[in-house]
Amino acid sequence: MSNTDESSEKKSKAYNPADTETALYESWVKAGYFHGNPGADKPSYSIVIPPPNVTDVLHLGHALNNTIQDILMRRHRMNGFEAEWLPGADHAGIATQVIVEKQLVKEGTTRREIGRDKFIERTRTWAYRNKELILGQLRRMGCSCDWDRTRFTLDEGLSRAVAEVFKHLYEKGWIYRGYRIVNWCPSCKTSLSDDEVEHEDFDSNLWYIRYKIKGADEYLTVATTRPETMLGDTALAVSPKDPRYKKYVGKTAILPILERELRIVADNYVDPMFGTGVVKVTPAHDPNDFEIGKRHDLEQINILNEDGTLNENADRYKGLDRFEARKKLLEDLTRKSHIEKTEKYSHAVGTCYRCHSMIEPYLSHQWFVKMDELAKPAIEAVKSGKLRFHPEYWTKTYLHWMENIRDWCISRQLWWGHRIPIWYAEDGTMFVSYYRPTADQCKGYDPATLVQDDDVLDTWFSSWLWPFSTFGWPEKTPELQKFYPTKVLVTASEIIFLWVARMAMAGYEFMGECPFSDVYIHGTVRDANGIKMSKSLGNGIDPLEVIEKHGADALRMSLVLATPDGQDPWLARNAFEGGRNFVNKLYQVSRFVMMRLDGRPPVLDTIDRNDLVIFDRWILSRLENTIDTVDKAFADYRLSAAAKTVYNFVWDDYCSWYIELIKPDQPGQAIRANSLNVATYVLHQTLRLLHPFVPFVTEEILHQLTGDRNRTLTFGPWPQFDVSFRDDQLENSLKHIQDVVTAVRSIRSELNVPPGKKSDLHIKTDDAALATLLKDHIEYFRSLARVENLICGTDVKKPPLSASAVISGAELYIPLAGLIDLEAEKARLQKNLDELRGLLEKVSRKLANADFRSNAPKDVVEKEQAKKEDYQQRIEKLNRNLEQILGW
RNA sequence: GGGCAAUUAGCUCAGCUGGUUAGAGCGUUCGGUUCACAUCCGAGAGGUCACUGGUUCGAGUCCAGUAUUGCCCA
Repeated sequence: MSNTDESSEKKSKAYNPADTETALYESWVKAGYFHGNPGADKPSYSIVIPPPNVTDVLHLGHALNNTIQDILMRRHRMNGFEAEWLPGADHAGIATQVIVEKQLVKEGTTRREIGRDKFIERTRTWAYRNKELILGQLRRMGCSCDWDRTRFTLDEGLSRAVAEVFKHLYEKGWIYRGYRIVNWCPSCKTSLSDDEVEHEDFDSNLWYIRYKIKGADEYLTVATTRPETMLGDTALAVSPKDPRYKKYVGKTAILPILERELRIVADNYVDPMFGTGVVKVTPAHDPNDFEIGKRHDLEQINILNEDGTLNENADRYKGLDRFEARKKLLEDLTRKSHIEKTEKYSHAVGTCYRCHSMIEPYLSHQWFVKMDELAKPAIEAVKSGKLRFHPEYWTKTYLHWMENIRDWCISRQLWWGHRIPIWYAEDGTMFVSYYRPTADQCKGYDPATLVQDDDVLDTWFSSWLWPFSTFGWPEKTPELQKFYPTKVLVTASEIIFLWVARMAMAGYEFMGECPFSDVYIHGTVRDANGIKMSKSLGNGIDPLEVIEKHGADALRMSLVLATPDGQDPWLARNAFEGGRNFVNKLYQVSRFVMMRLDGRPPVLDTIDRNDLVIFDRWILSRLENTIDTVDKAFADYRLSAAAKTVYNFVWDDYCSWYIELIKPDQPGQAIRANSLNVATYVLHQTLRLLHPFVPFVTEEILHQLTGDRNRTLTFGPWPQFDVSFRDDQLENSLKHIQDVVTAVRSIRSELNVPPGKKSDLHIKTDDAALATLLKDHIEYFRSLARVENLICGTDVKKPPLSASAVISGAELYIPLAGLIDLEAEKARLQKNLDELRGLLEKVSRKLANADFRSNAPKDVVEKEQAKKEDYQQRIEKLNRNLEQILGW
């Protein structure tokens, strides 16, 4: 109210989000609006946030992800649900540890130097600080999270849940320790699960290397992309079906340089078509070779250290990095003429999803989860439709992965994470326990001598429990009872395997129920050139920067408007102006309504149906259509469509037409009382429809409108579709009025009639109903079309020197003596005529087709026929008008 | 190599179960100090709906193939 002082002019009239957003948000949180009550009678609608990594602040992808969730939450909260949106963050084991280790290196120390406890303490401090930054960003975006239930994957409760799950699966025999080939990141110095490995194409070579046959003057040539691994070769293999090499099977080959003796074996794995048909077998450094090795009982020779340098088994190459070793080895092979040839070859190489180093297949002791049984109910859930993906096509991706699932390597050689709850006795006996086992738990052993496994668990091993561990599992809490299962999981496609599928499995195994019924997959935010936004590329846009510049509502609305359902949105910096402009538009029209109310109490929830003019009934009909369309879009998770629907309703129907139509002819005149009521009512309903998208400005307008800062849109009610207001015939009638206005504006503009100059309008129509309609509302054309005097009837004649337009059922004449540019008018009419002739030809051709007449539904044929007649009439009239001009 | 998706105006995208004069926003051109809004208002220009076949009375929409792009898996 303070700046209604009109003398403080020059101040921008634009909406300033900075004035309102923070205070509104704080008031909502303080009022406890976002806190879900497990004891409530209302049906539950719950979502758990995909916990962001603590490694970095949120980018636009997160902004999109959380905006979508907030829209769903807010709409359901308005629609009578007990809404619970549980926020939190993820400790991101590898990524976080890598960052902190780098900091230590900069400081001239290492994690081993400072020790495990100190390292974890330091990492915790850093992670918690980031976590607060991240949660603060969510608040700035307006996310209606239940902050009382904020969780972190390393919280005590969640850690207990992880240990409990480990124990359960271990005792069931579904978690086991194995000596197997895993994906090893020499830079992070840890194993990775298959899903954490990304494949990138590299241009490399295929080296053909000669292996001498022992005791014969013969060679076998092997083609390999990884020559350095030959230092770990223990065999050569050929296909048993390959006649070329049959005679060599069982013989011995000599490994070049190291001169190790290698068996030559026959194995079905070998593809005779690839390379030479002979492969080197390195059981310790290739998962397929590992399998071959098992089949033929081959020795496993590990040639690598954890950091990717070669170990003593590599003989003279010991100590070299794997890439240097390759170079050196190739030189030596060349010198000794072991290289037959080299071919250019492009192939996919596994890289670490955290640091992008090349992954080494590496033989080591790791923990695995047996997945096939776990996957079964989660597969069934999707097949039976209990779990649905939006868009639906992701179902295939999910099923394909699930049906080919492999065991999950869950141990990581890190310190930051949930330590594996396994304790070893000196003789290797294992006990599973979160804490050091008691004497009771490890009968026959002294607890003090037990040593806990050094490794931690994969971060996803805690994330997959997120939908229930966050609500207190394994305790049977009221929260768990009320809010599990959740309704929908909102995420991008990247983590369907890493996370979504695993959550489904854990949900069934530990809760007996799928953790959500719907999975909403949204696109990945890209920059204006289609490049995925990322910090390292520097093409990211900081959501806070957008909020500071345009406001959180603008950010949210822009994101939703710009996001094609399921596709990747491309966002340039100016993409946010659209949302900002819309928010301002809504604010401005609200200001208009409030100015006209001039302090009178607004009519918000009811309307007097007995006192409506045509425009009132029209906007009410449009409103109901909008509500209906929005509801349907929401039902299909088509949020962008829902947003666009309301956007168009506000801008076009409400602002451009309705408000303009009810504005009185003369300045200063009052708006018809009940129309102003309707305008207020419709505005209020619109605020409700928009609240999930733009919570701040809608709430602010409600406060200003009512003068009551304690009111809130938070709990709705959500507008209910009322079919009794819907009137298609009326909407059609109004279309005629709009056509007249548009036609007049068009004439005036194209003939360069000065905007200040008013003109007369003569309307000739043979349609009595149309004539009445236009006559009855003739005064509305004055302001909308800058019209002075109006004549409308069946016997209207074309005045001399007038411009004309033909619309369905009527002819419009604008006398323009002294103003008209004959050439321009001629060109204008000719253009219209050409357009109509094209249309007529199309429809005539259709109707001339006997098959069409006999096969198409009757109403379609009738429609086409009506179109044809309409075009013909309009062409005839246009022709007449054109002839008159030519005759002048 | 297999799978999925995309291809509609200069750009970013709508176009649901086949029948609309193929739409919107941005950009662009012209004109605007109309008392809510220049973050605005009015009018215009701009599209052989990637290509080739097919189904059909009728295809931007369905089917098959081709091309290009992107993603996922191997």
